[in-house]
Amino acid sequence: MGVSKTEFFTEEQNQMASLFKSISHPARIAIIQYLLSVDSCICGDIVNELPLAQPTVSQHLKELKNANIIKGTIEGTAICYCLNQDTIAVIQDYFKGITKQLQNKCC
Amino acid sequence: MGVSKTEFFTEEQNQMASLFKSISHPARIAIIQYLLSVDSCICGDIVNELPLAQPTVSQHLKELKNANIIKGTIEGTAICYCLNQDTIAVIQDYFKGITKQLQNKCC
DNA sequence: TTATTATATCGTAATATTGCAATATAATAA
DNA sequence: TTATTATATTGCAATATTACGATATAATAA
Repeated sequence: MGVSKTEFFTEEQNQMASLFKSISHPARIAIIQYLLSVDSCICGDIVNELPLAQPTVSQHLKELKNANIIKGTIEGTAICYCLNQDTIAVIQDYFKGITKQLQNKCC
Repeated sequence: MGVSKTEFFTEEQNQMASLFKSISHPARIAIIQYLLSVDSCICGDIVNELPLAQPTVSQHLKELKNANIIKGTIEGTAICYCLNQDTIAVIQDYFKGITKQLQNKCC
């Protein structure tokens, strides 16, 4: 149906799935990489860095913000975006846990 | 349009995005967690562990296989699934790189 | 051979995502 | 005040995803 049966899964399973969904698009990966490539937070010009129209970029930024992957603070006319280290850490910890559990496996 | 403009992004950006897409559904997170929770590879009974019909589970397993998140080997009538440590490592390395780049940031 | 069991594929309906033109909003500049 | 500039929102078309009943396939059991 296109509807995920979220109610049948745990809170953690739904949270991790939606976190991964937020970074499951090349434009959003590109935004993350661009934020990493510059010295500090970026005010403006993310739109010019991507091969997409302004409303589309705005939409992708909104999704990254909703997932707490990036933080945005208003700087006059522009908005200053940067990565949210806490959320990156959440993902990393999740995979650390997986790797730890995998150590005793046969495969 | 619902079509990602993949041709405008790098190979790596598209690859990482599709890797994250493969784990962006709670059922697929649940499959990963179930594979981790048992001692070894699992032959059969993944269907019984999930609140979804057999064709739906089969479809999710296929997506995880296509993304190389899991490996499946035929064991008589059943199929034996386990996680692919190499792909888990790819994701972990990606976030290690991000964390490293983040160390010199202001936010 | 005919069950039985496990998994895959097909077809399709419901819903979600992507992308963008048009427009709105919000802050500052002239 | 009226620009200008930066970002957000709306509305919609094209496409993708999710879920599952029906059916197919493939291996073994009786």
